[in-house]
Amino acid sequence: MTQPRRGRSEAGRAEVRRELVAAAVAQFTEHGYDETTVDAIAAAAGVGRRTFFRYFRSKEEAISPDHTAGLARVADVFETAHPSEPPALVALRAGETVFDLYTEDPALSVARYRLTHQVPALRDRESASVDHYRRLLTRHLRKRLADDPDGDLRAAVVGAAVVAAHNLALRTWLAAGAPADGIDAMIAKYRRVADMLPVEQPSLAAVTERLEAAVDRLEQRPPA
Amino acid sequence: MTQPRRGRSEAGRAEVRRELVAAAVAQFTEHGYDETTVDAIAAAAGVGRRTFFRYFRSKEEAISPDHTAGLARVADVFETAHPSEPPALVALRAGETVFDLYTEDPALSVARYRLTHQVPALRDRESASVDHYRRLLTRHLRKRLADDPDGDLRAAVVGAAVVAAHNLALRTWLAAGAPADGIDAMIAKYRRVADMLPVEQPSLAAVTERLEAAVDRLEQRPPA
DNA sequence: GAGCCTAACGGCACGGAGTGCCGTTAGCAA
DNA sequence: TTGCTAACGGCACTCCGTGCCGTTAGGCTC
Repeated sequence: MTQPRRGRSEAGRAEVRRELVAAAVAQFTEHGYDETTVDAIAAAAGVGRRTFFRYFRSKEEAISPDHTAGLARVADVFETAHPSEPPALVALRAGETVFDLYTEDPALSVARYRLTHQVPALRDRESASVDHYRRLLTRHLRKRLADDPDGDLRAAVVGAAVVAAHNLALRTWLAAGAPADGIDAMIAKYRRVADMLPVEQPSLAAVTERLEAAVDRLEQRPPA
Repeated sequence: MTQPRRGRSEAGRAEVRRELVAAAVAQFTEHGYDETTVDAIAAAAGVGRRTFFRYFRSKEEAISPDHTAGLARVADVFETAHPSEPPALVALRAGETVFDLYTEDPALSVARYRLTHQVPALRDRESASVDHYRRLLTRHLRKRLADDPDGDLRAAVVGAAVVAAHNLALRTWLAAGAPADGIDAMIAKYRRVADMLPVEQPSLAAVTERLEAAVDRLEQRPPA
């Protein structure tokens, strides 16, 4: 693809990485995942096979996004959130910061999405990646729910629910071709999970009940 | 381990399978997962390397339980459940039928659990397996929530929550050594997720809508 | 009980993933 | 110009997973 390059700077490494990802996506899409060898990807990116494995730990990793930044952001939101903020809402905010990883390069995200959903090996790897987020959320939630007798269960449920909503919203958007004017709808859909979360005291049901009763009383008041 | 055997009956195949699983668990536990080759497992079970791959698709599969039966049971519960039963409760019942796969042979389940949680490759495979259950639940739930405007989101949340609760209860039990007198507590913990599922309560959005409508009506009426 | 049929077995060989090792080279600094 | 460092690429190796094929056990028929 290009001339032989040796001895790269940091910027050079980032460029090589992008070329490897692009080559992998192109080859997988065109010839199929199993039919594409690491040799072919490396050659298409103009580097040696050995170098490929200095950028990715495995063939699958070339296609899955780097979640280092996403996981770091999630952890950061939890560590800087005020102790009084409801844990479920912290989790919700944390999840929202991860959308950026996909909206930055929609075309690449869509290509990855399509490959991931038709190659079993990539799908399984994706499941594992998603589970890392779920575990991270659950761990932080459990810390914040330490005084709840069912805190571990609530943390597991909220963590899993937030991740599930995130993925549903994200995949719906990706399946539609990742339109720029669909990002707001994606986030709105994701936020709607808040209505389904088991919110801690005061009970949501109790609050709404009281509000509804108050409104009902107002409505039944005879007009002047 | 035994004499060379050739040409097995169906019962013979089941026995060979058990021996391979036992050999894999023993070797992985004693020498580590990466250090154990498929050759060694096959030899310990008294069969050839080629035969190993007639029983398992991969080295990892020798350690992970066969979920065929579990997935079939879940599907069966959904297909035979009465249409009027709340979807979340169907999911809850479906998940409960899967505990049997682990309580049948507690010692083996504990050995698998320990290996799975200290070998990254096995952990990732486990995540993928769990995700298959989640997807199955979500798919069936979505069908039963077709008339709910947020049915897909609710299905995703309930499915993920049920699976998360199942795994938390199961792992807690396994981590404690899978005591026979802990099975009831495991199931009780799992069932407690029902209190956190977004089905009984009206959604916050619905309540908000009603409140806003009521306020609108009040505003259009002269004060008392 | 002799012969046949089917299914499982084991060995062989091959391609490809992933890794340790090492000589080489680009880019930078003194 | 010289020396240092980090990245590169080739080589060789192990092991996983699979197609192929000859062989054999166990059951069935007559």
